[in-house]
Amino acid sequence: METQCYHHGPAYWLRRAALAMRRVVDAEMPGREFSGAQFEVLGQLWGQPEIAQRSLQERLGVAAPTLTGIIDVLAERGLVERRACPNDARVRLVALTAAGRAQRDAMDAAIGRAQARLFAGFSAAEAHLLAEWLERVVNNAEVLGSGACGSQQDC
Amino acid sequence: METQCYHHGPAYWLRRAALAMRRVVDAEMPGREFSGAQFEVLGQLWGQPEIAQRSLQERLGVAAPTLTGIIDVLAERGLVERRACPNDARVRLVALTAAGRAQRDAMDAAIGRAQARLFAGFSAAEAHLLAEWLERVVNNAEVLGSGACGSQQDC
DNA sequence: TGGTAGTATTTAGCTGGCTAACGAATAGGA
DNA sequence: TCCTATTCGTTAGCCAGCTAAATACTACCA
Repeated sequence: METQCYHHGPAYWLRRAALAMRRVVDAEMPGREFSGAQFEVLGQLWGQPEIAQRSLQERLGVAAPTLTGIIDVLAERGLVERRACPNDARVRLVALTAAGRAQRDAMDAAIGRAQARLFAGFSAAEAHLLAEWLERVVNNAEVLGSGACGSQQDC
Repeated sequence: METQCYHHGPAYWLRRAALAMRRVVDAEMPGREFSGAQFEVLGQLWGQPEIAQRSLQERLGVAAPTLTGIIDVLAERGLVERRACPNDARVRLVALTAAGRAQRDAMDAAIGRAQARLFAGFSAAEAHLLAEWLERVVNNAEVLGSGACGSQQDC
């Protein structure tokens, strides 16, 4: 693949699409209260009351200092809180506050609007295949990395 | 599409794939000298000696202040320089320096390795379709935005 | 000619991504 | 028991994305 190809190949459009998605998600959030990364954290907590930061990291695919920063922001806004883990003093558990739980409906609606807009014109089968291909890209990138959604126990 | 779906749908994997690509591109650059965004700017300049920042912005799909920052870094490292535009004093043209031109082969090799790794297992037809779909996502996101690769004159 | 609207870029300040290096705690072997 | 290695999280500091606002210039209309 030549250099000229790059600028209209999958890598170019992958970068452009991710930037575009970030803008759409931001735009659909009422009052710009949450960004994509913050939504990911809160979304994980809807399915599980307490999660260790290490586990959140793997599910989101980000480095530890990145997650520290996101949780700092969410904690300052009163949406989540950090708790000590009774079994392992190194671990800090993240949990929703009442204020965080109260945001669920608004965020679900916003993310629904964003997805409907981004993937307009895709059939269900196409959207499914697109997700599979992108997952393959993620797997190709992680040579020896432990895949996401690995450990479920969390302290 | 329910909330539970999000975490394994195309939006989730698009975000993960873009993060993974960023890490792979960074890792393949010898000495971590350039990042994806910097490569994009230099790559555009290989095909055209001088480009207005406004035009670069559209081709990269980023906001004006973002491009200002990237060019600041590249200029500090002596790889590009800003020039005045003789026809319009508002416009600043960006051009490669000799040092910037000298990096071309190393960067082409690095980006080639990164692409080969990320899209391993994709047939040419699949890679092409993936690029088309991601381009569709970008177009869906830009409601009234002027598409990329628009004006070619550049002062 | 002059005033207003529009365009190109920068600055300031935020979030979010990374690596490197550090502190604290656990695990495990000699 | 201790010593070493490992793991979890944070801090510091960088680059990259954004919005809002400022600056400087151009364009255009009356």
